[in-house]
Amino acid sequence: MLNSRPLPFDAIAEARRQWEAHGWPSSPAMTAVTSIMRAQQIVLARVDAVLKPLDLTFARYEALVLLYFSRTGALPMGKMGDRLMLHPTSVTNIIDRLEDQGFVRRVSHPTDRRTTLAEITDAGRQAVEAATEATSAISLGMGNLTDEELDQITELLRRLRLDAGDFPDDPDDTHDTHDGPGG
Amino acid sequence: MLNSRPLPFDAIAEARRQWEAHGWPSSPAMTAVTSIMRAQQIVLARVDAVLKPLDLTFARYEALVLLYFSRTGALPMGKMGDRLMLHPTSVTNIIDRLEDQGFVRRVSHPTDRRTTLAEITDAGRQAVEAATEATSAISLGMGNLTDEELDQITELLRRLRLDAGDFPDDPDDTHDTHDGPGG
DNA sequence: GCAGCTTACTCGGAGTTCCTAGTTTCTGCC
DNA sequence: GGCAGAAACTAGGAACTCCGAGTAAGCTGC
Repeated sequence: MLNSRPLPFDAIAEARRQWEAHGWPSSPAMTAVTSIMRAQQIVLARVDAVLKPLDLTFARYEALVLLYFSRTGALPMGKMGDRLMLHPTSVTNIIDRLEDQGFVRRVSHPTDRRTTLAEITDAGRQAVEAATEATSAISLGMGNLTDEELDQITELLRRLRLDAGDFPDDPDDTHDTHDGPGG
Repeated sequence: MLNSRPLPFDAIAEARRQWEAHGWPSSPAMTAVTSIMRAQQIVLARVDAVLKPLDLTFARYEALVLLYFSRTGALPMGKMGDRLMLHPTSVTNIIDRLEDQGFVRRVSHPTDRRTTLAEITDAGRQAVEAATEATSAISLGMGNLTDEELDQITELLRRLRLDAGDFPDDPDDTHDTHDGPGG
């Protein structure tokens, strides 16, 4: 299970108490960071658990969804890394596995011979649909939080991602002129 | 760096658009989950970057802090796993490395011969202090978020951790009767 | 047209996490 | 006292992540 031996108290709140008792700085940041780490661990474990019967992990599912949504069902691996915020070697790793499973096919780029396209197969599309059903059934592991609370989390973390340079800060950009999301 | 090739748009917002355009359910949960995943990745990369010169990672730093705060400077490895929410084998791995580095020492338990205590060394204490200074200097990677925003994140994720069974839901528990946090 | 730089992907290795399985030791029950 | 079950740690292996380095191919400038 996720929590074989639960504690009788909140370890993160207790860490904050200790932190402040020692006069250490940045305790709100420390507490937020450990909360994010733990939340990621909880959610990932829950999602991976329901995906396990389908022979998928969250990482591979995300890659597969990206291809599923793309216009032609195929994307350059480098572009996938950009969209998924993954290192090129991680994409290679994931596509290796998905290809072994028959969910994806490597195709050479028609004009740029450096580039390899990853193309989703019919089996891959079926897997995405089954996986989406499975993960949605558990609200992707987010438990009983309301849609409002979920959107608050998204908005707060959006500021962190903005600060990290994940996307430009142009408030009223309609994306009309971008090369763009449609891949 | 963290983001070698930034996108001209917000990949997570775009994913949500696609998700909803396809009529898929749980889009607030999906968006929150991917935001949490990305936030964890950003923060971990930033913290690990400033800890690298000290030959530490966030995982090892957390373990070291736990020992630093403990009354006797030593804890059973199983108890460390409970507090850090880590699998026993992960604790073994971390203590192996910290011991190789001389930041921790394995000590046998005085009465229970199954148990191994991890004890922080003087070098370990110095490393914790240097690492705390380094991580605090970058607000543990949380960028320019205010203390209020950080506490909002902590509170929202606290509900997720509660739902996951990380700690009991006793609102006015003073912990007086627990075996307790003081380790 | 060719040198030099950049881009795209892959390989090998390190670090963290988990799981399954194993050994040793303690505890509880008869 | 002894046996069964539980608990504490370790070993080996899988999955994901990154980094550094290497190869192949495209692009730029002279």
